[in-house]
Amino acid sequence: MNISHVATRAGLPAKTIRYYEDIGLIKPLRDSNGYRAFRDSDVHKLAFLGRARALGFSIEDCRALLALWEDKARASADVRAIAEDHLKQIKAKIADLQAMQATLANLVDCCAGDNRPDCPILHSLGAGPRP
Amino acid sequence: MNISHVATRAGLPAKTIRYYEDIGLIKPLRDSNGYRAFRDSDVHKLAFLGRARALGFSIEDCRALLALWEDKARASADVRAIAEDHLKQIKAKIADLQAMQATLANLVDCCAGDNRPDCPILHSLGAGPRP
DNA sequence: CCTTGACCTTCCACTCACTGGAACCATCAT
DNA sequence: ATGATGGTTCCAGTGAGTGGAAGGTCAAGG
Repeated sequence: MNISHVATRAGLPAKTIRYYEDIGLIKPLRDSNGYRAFRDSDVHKLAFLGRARALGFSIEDCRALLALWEDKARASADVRAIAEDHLKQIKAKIADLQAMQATLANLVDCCAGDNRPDCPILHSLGAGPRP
Repeated sequence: MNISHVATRAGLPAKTIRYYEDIGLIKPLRDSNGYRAFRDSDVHKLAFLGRARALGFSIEDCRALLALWEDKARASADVRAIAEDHLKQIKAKIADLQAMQATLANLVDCCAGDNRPDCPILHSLGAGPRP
């Protein structure tokens, strides 16, 4: 299977697939002409990676998850630990963003948004507290 | 005023301050020995930048906001437009993260987390849908 | 006067996960 | 033979800094 076919099937850009080979996440075979020859197992791995990345896992997390996926003697606790840790980081990031959102929404609401120069947004950035 | 003093007053690392000069956000003077000589106005700008960055504005947004801050004939609508756009992006990112959070929390809840290999997290990554 | 230590300077490399583009080879239809 | 459409490699850039090396400057202490 050639790379653009795999790209379609796995839902990843060809560039990304080459990159994943570069960093050792997949190891497709090679045809005699130098083209990558993907097996079904490669496509499955790529689809796995696509889903894991879509859930926000880092590449290194993906590498670990892929290894656990391949390891039939894994302990589900190891998988869960990775997922829980990632979930914690997602929650933290959401909290950060919500704080920004609250502050910003407040400032935007207070700004007239006309052609006069007075602006509570700039006023706050110029003198407000830094959370 | 030397850089480490400014770093303390503005709440930014010295490295970051040098970087901000590099990309043209501030233009401190120079002493005869080559040291940066910061005026109060530089410190105010840096504090402004620190607050804007803490609200998640990109460097380019910060550049625009700083220019508006300096421009006494600005229209507050211009400021508000930048802030509203940024707010929209924050909201989008929160929504993305919340979707991930929901999926992940669900998977984590379903995973036994013991030393058996069965794992709904891996199962979902291996075959689940990609949102 | 000399040294020590704390500053300051520049510059280069690295982060993360790709993405764009150039230059070049392979295959197939016309 | 030519053109279109694949594929390949490698280099450079993204955002917003951060780490570190190599070297200049300054004030205090011996």
